[in-house]
Amino acid sequence: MRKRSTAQKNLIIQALQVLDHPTAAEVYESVRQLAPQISLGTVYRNLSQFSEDGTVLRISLRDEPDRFDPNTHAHHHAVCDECGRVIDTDNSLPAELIAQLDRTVEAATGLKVSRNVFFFHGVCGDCQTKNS
Amino acid sequence: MRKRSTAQKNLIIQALQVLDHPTAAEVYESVRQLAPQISLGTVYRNLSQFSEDGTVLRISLRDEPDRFDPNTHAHHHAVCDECGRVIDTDNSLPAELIAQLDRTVEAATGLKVSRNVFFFHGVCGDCQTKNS
DNA sequence: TCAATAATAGTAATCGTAATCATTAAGGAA
DNA sequence: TTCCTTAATGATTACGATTACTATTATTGA
Repeated sequence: MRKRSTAQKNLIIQALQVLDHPTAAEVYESVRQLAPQISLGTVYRNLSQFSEDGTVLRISLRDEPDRFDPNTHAHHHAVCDECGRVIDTDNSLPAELIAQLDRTVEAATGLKVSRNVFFFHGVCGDCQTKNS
Repeated sequence: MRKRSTAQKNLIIQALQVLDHPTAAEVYESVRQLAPQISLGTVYRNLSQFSEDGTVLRISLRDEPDRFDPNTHAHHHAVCDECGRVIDTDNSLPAELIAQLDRTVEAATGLKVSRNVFFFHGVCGDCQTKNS
């Protein structure tokens, strides 16, 4: 036997689906309401494993804790620099464009590209209206 | 008076130009050979200020210390997942393609894009030959 | 030359995350 | 069902990168 299913894992997966790009601490707080004895280490351990086996996507942004995204489709993220919100780009990015970028990078750097990590920083719609 | 020039700042700038995408610790080690009394805190403080005023670019990658790039032109980075090396894409990426991606993201998410942070992960040329 | 204060060196503190380890509990076999 | 192996947990400690603090030093305009 390799991987065991536990109540904690299930609760973490559920929390990921309810919350919006949560941090490990946010997952912990959420799960704690249903399972008060859960350890923060357990949350970190499982989130790390999930991101290793591809169950979730780990989002690392400068100067803030990692966020986790249960959307496993290839997609990228828009980041609001004012409120910090992370928005999925879903599959809205034309794959041909990205493939073209990859080829350009490969030609320029000699690196064989296997994975793209794109962040589009700016101001989200909510913050735009809030500012005006 | 606002900003004073110091020997430490000059040495840090010099180190950035000699080293290849160094971390703060690498800059510290390098500068220490010429100015053994310099403090790691001074290196961090100045690198942070440089990246704030646009003198250098700060590169944040998951699970490893930040790197600093004196290349202030708009450019992106290729990252070798085997040896960790970071390679500038310089201005080789077609600006029109990126503008097109930005517009797509803006339409899909409502976020007004002001800055792109792209990482192209893969295996660099050196590691490819090393593997074969 | 001097005075005001920005910058430094040295060090302690912070914070997100990983590691450790004794205990608990999946889950396959008998 | 019961038992056994061992994966997973909870609790805690450790760690590494970075920032904050503070007394001292040194830059620079007057």
